[in-house]
Amino acid sequence: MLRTLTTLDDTTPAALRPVLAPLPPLTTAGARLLDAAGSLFYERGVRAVGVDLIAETAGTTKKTLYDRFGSKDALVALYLLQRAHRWREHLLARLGGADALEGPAAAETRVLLVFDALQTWMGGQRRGCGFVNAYAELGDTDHPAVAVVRAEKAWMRALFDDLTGDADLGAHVHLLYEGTLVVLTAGADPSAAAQARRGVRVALAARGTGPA
Amino acid sequence: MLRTLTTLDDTTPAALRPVLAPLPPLTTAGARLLDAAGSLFYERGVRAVGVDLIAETAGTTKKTLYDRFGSKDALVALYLLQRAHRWREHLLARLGGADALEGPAAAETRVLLVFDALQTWMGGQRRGCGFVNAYAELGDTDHPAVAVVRAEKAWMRALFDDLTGDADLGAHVHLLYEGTLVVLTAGADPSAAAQARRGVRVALAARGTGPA
DNA sequence: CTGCGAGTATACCGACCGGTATGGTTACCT
DNA sequence: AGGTAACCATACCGGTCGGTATACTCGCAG
Repeated sequence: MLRTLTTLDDTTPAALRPVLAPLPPLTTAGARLLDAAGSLFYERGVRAVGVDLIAETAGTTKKTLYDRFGSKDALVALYLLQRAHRWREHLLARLGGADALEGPAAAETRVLLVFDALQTWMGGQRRGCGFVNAYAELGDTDHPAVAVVRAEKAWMRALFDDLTGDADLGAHVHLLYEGTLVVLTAGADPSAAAQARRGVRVALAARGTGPA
Repeated sequence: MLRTLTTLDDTTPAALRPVLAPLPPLTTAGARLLDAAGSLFYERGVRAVGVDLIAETAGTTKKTLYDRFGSKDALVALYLLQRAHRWREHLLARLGGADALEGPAAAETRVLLVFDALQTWMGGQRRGCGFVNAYAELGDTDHPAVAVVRAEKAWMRALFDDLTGDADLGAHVHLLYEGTLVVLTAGADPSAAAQARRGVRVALAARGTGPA
């Protein structure tokens, strides 16, 4: 179990599962622009932030922005890709020590570690899931950022399948995970994280004892 | 049980639970404007739709729009309020017949009816939860629409508490409900609804048998 | 008959949008 | 020495944004 995603020396066929595209190399001004865009896009929304503001915040010019990224759409997609990589690293760092755990209780421990990572990740960030927010603005379009959103959600679902070792359990916990972010932010209910933990324990305790 | 929210002759203290503000009366052109705004805002997002397009779609003018609603922000808030009322009516209509059911299986039946209503409601609508989408664009601001989002989420949570008769169960099911909408749309996973049903059965089957 | 609320039509405002053009300055590589 | 990639500065483009102003028509209630 747990052979995938958490280690770099992965020996399983990686082609079978969702993988995040790698981040392209960036010049110094390019990195400054992407960082500025990341903060502004997440904090205010993708449509609400203009390229002029991004360039000014990064201490550079629109010319450089378009030389590096070609379009605002491409910059938005790259913002989400960078965010996915950062969340992935944050998550796997906190999950790394749980690799050796086995047995029925190990799945619960590992899944709850994801919710721990979510809380530390969200500490200070008040706008919820950047991927859900971006999708809310873009919808089911051919915008290049939508593919990144889909990839991140598929990655999280595959992670939960791995951690629980069961597709139904993985789906259940994934729904709890996505629901938590919504209820925390749009619902403004700080108890959501604790309720999600309770839900995870219920779901995993019912392994094999649930309805046919 | 289930004394509230599903009937109009409610005898319980309504002040104790979240209530949606009533819709103000509308003139004929006002109603046309609100309907046009509703379709456009939901389909394309709040920021992406300009007041010119709304007025033109409604077959009237910007002057009338501002005479009736005062500002775009107020129109956005009213759009969400109208949507909340419509979803509430759609939901309660499908839930009405379950009032008489009692016993441990009744809670499961009633909750699953909510997920049935969600599927029929979402049939044809491809943009997920309009409240989550609006909040994604507006964030935790003083925009008048944010209060409507909060009210709708609180209302759904209270409904699940009622249907299950238990705050922890209500929270669990509410997380599954919000997660379903996210995974269906941003995740583009059509199996989310079926997985949510499975999750509801697991959660309710564990009533009283879960961890302390 | 008069006043008024509702609606239509059109023109206008400053600000901002994504994107482009021109031109010049470094620093490094061959 | 020459080329080139990266960068900064500034001005400009057509279009759209939310919101306002002016002027007119209609139906109805006093």
